[in-house]
Amino acid sequence: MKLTSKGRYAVMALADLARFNNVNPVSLRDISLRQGISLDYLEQIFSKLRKKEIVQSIRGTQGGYVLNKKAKEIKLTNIFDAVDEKVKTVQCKKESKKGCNGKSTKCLTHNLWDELENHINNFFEEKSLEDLVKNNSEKRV
Amino acid sequence: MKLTSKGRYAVMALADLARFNNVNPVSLRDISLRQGISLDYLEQIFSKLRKKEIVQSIRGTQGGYVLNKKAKEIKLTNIFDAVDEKVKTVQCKKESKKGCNGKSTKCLTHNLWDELENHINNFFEEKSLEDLVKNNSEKRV
DNA sequence: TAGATACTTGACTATTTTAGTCAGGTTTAT
DNA sequence: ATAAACCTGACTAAAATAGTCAAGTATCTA
Repeated sequence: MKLTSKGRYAVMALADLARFNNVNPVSLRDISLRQGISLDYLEQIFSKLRKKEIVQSIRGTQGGYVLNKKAKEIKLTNIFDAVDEKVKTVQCKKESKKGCNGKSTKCLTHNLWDELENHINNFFEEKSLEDLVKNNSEKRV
Repeated sequence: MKLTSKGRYAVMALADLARFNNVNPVSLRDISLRQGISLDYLEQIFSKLRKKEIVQSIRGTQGGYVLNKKAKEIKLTNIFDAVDEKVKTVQCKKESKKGCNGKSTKCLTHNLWDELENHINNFFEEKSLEDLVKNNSEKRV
């Protein structure tokens, strides 16, 4: 299973974007300053987010990024997927000698990892960017 | 977050042990063969499991390992804990300049990681070794 | 009591992944 | 023009991972 800085940064940056995404695009430089994430690293991340059409870029002076969908429609799953964070707990290749073959006790745990994956994925599928921003401003009251 | 081979192997090996844990202790050699896990690596893992009193060792010929508790009482949390697999999604140090300070937008995501951790931990706390073995033999019918 | 089996411990290491950096662009508003 | 900002690919130091290796110790069985 993976869930590292890249995925976290992506979520943080997008939450920031969702928040300041009024009229003008938000520059990575601003996000970098506010979130304390390296600009170069952000560029890598946003390149992936753009390819998956989660954000849209606007080049040139006063340029930046805007969300490509409503915050409500951007689920965390989509974000992790875009930056190659995968919730993968086990690989159980049918062909491999070391994999499970349906007979061995290996499969005792096979179902477990499946369940776990679903459990985690469900969590991410339910959560949208909007939830993050909303939840936080409520607490702020 | 971490969830790597070590944790998986620990669970696989213990599931195997739970299954073959009738009267005689189970040798790591047997587990190694059945599960396709390096014997040396298993030894590392079982050393940790023993220190946390999840298993008990019996030395000498015909020796091996036995569960130290009932399978029902061994939760996956205990296992991961023993082998240093930790579900840790984010570190947000109050002091650090890069950490969240309660004012910045960084905390937009802070709660999220907390929730996620709980979500995953709950899963592990509910599952016991018995569940694994039981679940599997049911499917076998 | 010899020998085999199996646990015990600690050090070592190749490989992979992570978390970036760096350099050199291109685009566009002003 | 020029500065702001996006864009891309190559590179790399450090950490984590997944083991291996070596040298034991304990205990059962013949």
